[in-house]
Order: sequence, then C-alpha cells, then structure tokens
Amino acid sequence: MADGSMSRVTIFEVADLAGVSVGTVSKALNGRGQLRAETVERVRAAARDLGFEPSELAKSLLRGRTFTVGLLTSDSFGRFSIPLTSGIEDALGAGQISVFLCDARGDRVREQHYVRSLLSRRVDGIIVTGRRTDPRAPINDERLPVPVVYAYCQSSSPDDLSLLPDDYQGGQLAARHLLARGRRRLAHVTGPVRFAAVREREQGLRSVLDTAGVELPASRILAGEWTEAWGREAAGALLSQNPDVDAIFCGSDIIARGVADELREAGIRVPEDVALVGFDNWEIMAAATRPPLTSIDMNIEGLGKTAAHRLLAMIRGDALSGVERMPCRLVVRDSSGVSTLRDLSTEHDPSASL
Amino acid sequence: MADGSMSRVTIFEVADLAGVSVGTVSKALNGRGQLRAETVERVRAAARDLGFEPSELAKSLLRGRTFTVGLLTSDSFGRFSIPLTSGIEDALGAGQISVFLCDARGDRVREQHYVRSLLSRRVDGIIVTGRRTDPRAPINDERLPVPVVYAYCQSSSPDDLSLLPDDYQGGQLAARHLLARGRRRLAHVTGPVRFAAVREREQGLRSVLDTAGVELPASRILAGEWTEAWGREAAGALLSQNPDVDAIFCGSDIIARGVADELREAGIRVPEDVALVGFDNWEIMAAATRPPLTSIDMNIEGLGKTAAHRLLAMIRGDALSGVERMPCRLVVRDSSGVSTLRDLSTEHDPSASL
DNA sequence: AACGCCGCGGCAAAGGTTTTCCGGAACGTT
DNA sequence: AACGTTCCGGAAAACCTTTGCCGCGGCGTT
Repeated sequence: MADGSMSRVTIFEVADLAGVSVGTVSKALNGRGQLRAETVERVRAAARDLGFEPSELAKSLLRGRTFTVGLLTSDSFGRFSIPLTSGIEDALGAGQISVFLCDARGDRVREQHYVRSLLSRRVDGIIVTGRRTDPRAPINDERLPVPVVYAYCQSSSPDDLSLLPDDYQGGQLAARHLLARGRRRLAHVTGPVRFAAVREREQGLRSVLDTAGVELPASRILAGEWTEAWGREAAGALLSQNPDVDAIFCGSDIIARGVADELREAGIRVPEDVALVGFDNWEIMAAATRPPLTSIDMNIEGLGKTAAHRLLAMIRGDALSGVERMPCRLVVRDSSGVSTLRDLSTEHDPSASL
Repeated sequence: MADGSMSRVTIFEVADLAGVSVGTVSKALNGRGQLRAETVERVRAAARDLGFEPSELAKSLLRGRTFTVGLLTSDSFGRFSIPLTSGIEDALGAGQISVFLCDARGDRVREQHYVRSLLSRRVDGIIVTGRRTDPRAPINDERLPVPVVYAYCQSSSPDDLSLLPDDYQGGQLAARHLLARGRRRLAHVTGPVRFAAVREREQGLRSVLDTAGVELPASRILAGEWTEAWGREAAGALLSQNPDVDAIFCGSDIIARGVADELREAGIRVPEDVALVGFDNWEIMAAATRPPLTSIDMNIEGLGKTAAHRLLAMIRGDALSGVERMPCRLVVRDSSGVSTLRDLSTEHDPSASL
C-alpha cells in the first residue's frame, strides 16, 4: 500500500485516514502527549500507508531553527576541499544537519551574494573554507545573525574563530624526524614565501635545528613554486651547490616528488644518501613517489570535523574566537629510511624528545 | 542606520515602521499590485533600515517549491567530484538554486537516509553522482516525488536519466589522433576490465583502427590497475615483448605518467620513438609528466552543467530518461608530437576524417 | 449519588510570506 | 447631485507543523 508517489502528503490527510485531528497525528508520530497505544498505532499505520514525511520547512519555520548550515568555499574547490568537506559533512550529518554548498570561486561579489542567500534561507551557521591559510577579509562587515567559523583559512578579524593546521609544529615534526634519523645537513625546498604556511613551516624547522645546534645556512633554503618542475630544479641546484646535503624537507608532496625524481636520475639514493620528507601526505602522490614518501599530514578531515563541532558549540551559544591550530602528524614511509624502531618524533606532544 | 545585527527582522516590523500593512510591504518589495511611488519608496527605506531579508523558508512553504536541489554523491568525493560539483553548482547557482550536499560514502543505508532527508526538506530535485560509470541500483525503489538525474554514474533503471562521458568516442579520438600522427603500431595500457569505461575506451580505439585497417593484436592491450606502478610495469613489458610499438594510448593520465617515466628511463624518446596519449586530462598530472601529456578530456564540468540543466528541465515538467553521452575532446600537448598543423581528430563530429 | 480526578484527544495559535479579493476615497461625467 | 471609474492599500487565506490549553467522559471514592 506504500504509495509514496507524491510526498505532497500532509498531516491532514494522515489525520483524515486515521480519523483523528492533526494535533493528535503530530503527537502520535513524535511521541508527545498522552495517547492510547491503539491510537498511536492507527496513526502510525496511516502515516506509513500514505508515505507521510513531515515537511522540514514547516518545522523550521515554527521552531526558528533550520538545522542547516552553509559551507562557503571562498576559493574554488581544490584538493584540500575534499577532505575538509568530508569532515564537515560527516560531523554535521551525524547531527541531522544539512549542508548548503556555495562556491564563490574567489569572487568577492559572488561571496556576498551567497552570504545573503544563506541568511535568507535561515541557516543556523556558516563555515568558510579556503585553500590558503593566509588571513583574509571576513565575510561580514557588520555582525551576522548567525555564527561563522573559518576552516583552513583565517579571518583577519580577531573576533572570528579560525581553524588552521599547525604548520609551525608540522615543520618541527619533520625536523625532529630527520634529526632522529641521524641527518644533520638538511635542506628545505618549499613554495612561495608569500604563503604564511611556507614561512611557518620553515620557522618550525629552524626552531628545532637551532635547539639541536644544527646549522641551516640560507643557501640550503630554496623557495619557488608548488610544482614538480620546481622540485626538480631545486634538487639540481642543491646537488651542484650543496652536494653534501643528507636530508631534504619539502614544502609539499608535489615538490618532494620532483626532488625525488631529480635525485634518482642523478644517481643519488633515497633514503640512503638523502632522506626526504614531504608535506600534505597526499596519498596518491606520496604512494607514487619512488621511494614512497614520508610526509607531514595536516589531518584536514579532522580539521573539518572540528570546525563543524566548534560551529555547533557556537550555535548552542558559546562565544568562540581567535585562531585555533590543529596538530599535524608524521606519516613515515620509505623515503626517510626504513626503521623498525618507533620514531619518537611522531609524538604530538611538543615536549617529546628529539 | 543599517543595523542588520539580527536578521530576525520580519515583514511585520517593516510594515510597522513604514506605517502600512504587511501585504503592502510585500507588494512594494516585489513590485506587484498598484502602489503609489511614494509608498513604495517609504517601504523600501524601512526595509533597508531594518536590514530586512525575506525568509526563504516562508516563501518555500507558500509556493510549494524550495529552489533547492540535493547533490548525492554515492561514492565519497573523489577527483572527478570536484569539477562535477563545480559545474552543477555553477549552473544551479545562476538560477538562484541552492544545493544540499550529501556524501553517502558508498553506504547504501546512508544513501537512503539522505534521500529521505532531502525529501523531507522538499528539494525540487536530486542529482546523483559517482566516480564510476558502471550501472548502479537506483536510489529509489518506488517513484520519487521529485525528478532525479544521474551524473557520471548510471542508474540500472532505463526510466532514469543518466549522463555519462562518451568513453567510446574518447577512445576513437585518441586513435584518430595517433593515426594522424603517422603511428601504426599502437598499444593500449589501461585499467581493470571490470570498469565499463575501460571496455568502452578500448572498443572506441579498436573501431577506428579496424576502419583504418590497422592491426591491434591482443598482446598489445594491457589491463591492470589505475596506478603509476602499473603504468611502469606495463611499459616494461611492452618494451621487452613489443619493442616496435610506436604509440601508447593509456586509460588514464596516472597510468600514462608511469608509462612515460618507464620509457624515459629506458632511453625511449617520447614522442619521437613512442607517442603517448592519456585519459582524464588531469591538469596537474598531465603538466608534470615529461613531456607534458596529450590527453582526452571528459569535460566533467560541462557534464555537471548539463546535468543541472536537465534536472531543471525535468523540474519544469519535461520527462527525460535513458543514457546521454557527452563528447570527450582531445587536448594536445607534447607527448604525442609537436605539430603546428591543426589536428583534424580534434573534431567532435564523429564523421570527421581520420 | 455526587464530586473529583485522570486519561485522552481536539482546538487554535504561531511561525513569515504572498496573493486574491474587497472596500474606500477621490475624481470625472452626465 | 448622483453615479461610475480608477487608484490605492488593507484584510485574510493559504502553506504545514507543533504544542499549550481545554473539555469531555469515565472511573473511583466518600
């Protein structure tokens, strides 16, 4: 009997079929009020037969909350957006919250348009994501009627809550790992210095080396593009100018891949001669590199989950703001040397030993 | 005066401020009915001052349409989901339609849950996406109250509308291109035969070679995994068993990359000795390959756009069904030989000359 | 026998907007 | 002066659901 061909079935038709009033139907279906068991069953049967599905629209209007949030990607969907979105959607979906997707494609006007659209749909909150961690203008000039969380991007307003990976700690992780592997002549091949992430990763690397009393001359820091070609070029330069380097920490897995290719083709063995650590832990890239690439994982999906949880807390009334950094973790593969020993540097605890 | 701190402003407050009734406010703001210009202006001013934004919820309830659609990714978000989603979101956003994002992660139960959730939110339609083009069970056992489009995946029910890239024609494109480049001893390194796309691309390749009277022995068709490692392995096998091959058409750019690496390291020149064509036109992969990879582009973003347009047509009442294939196009880079000549095989017209 | 209480279920308001219908005022016409 | 038009804006229904309040009937008690 389950027709359900048209979900235009309303509570009135269920009430008619069950021979009760609409209020009673609502109570029966939601387990409110005092109803005879027989009545409840009759209503349930009617609802089932008619394929009744209460309109979330009407509910939202009544309760003043929609259980929806907006996901506003300022930049277009990129590689990081996938795990980020997955994490957000996962955490929210479990709470029966639906997600509105908005891709502003880096267009400020479009972004404003989407914000208004989300507000008119009465979302309970908004998550803004990006593909760069550098500060950006907030989406609102004035105070918005709903809470906002910035995930994998940073609002330039300190009143907003921004969630970022801890690039500094990620750099430290790589440094500790390479030191633990006995390397002392490190180099760093990374992306454009205009990226905050580039600067922070380098600083993390430096902090550990400084503490350990290991030198890192400026000539062994090479900043370029986020490309394999740059990785190859930088590796070539290193080989000719700093041939004694025994470890290279790369600012991304893509760069690391270029470095690995260049080293191999130059007859340098990885990890025996030079140990290699990447950044991002981009599975498809790290696995295809020869040898498979040790890398720093920013745990973007976890960051997405956290962003969702923070937003929920703010919707519940908590007032959150400032920048929250999420720890990175080290994923060891062959490029930094095979070892059966547990590597202490994988500890998240910043006080972990070198 | 623009406060807007709380978008809880209703039409009633605007009416109060403007000294008119709510009906008049609605008419003034929407340009309906007969109103004095002075009245319209007064209402507009009041709405502006209060930061009034009409509730889409209330509108939806009234008009029986929400101007929202559900985007249901059966498989988790993958590489193809990005352009697909972009295309869909782009086409729908232009029509002021918002998108609900649902990632079922390949879980049938979760998928059903999402379908019910979308229906209870009264979406106007649903787009189902996947990352494989092979037929899959439809999301609905019975007829749904809203139209559904399958994009980059195929419903096993012929009553549904499915949009797919034309893998057959893509294979033809590659074949024509390589023939036009003067190659006659082709090989095909591709993914698992259980993928429909793998079979169709090979058939397209074959159809063109048959027509041209060019042989393609089974020993030059190598099916394996969608990995670079497989590409390298297959290329090695080809070199030892079919050293006279002068062109390789690969089932994906990833595979092609492995093939290219293996060839280069074996001292085979690309494209001089062996021309190479990939599939997917995955920019980051194609550009990083040495030499940059000629590839077949499935135009996934366009497919997403088309899916959105088809869904809109169905929402308007059109009855669409069956499988619609979208043409691929060839993107020429260095791996298939540099040429200043316009390549005839780039024509979409299937009747184009070889 | 009368009163009180409890179990059950109906009534109506509320939530925010659009739209139809209707009424009143002002103006023009005969 | 009376009637018809036109112009403007108000009242209320409709969309769908939840929930607080109220009423009615039956049962138990004194």
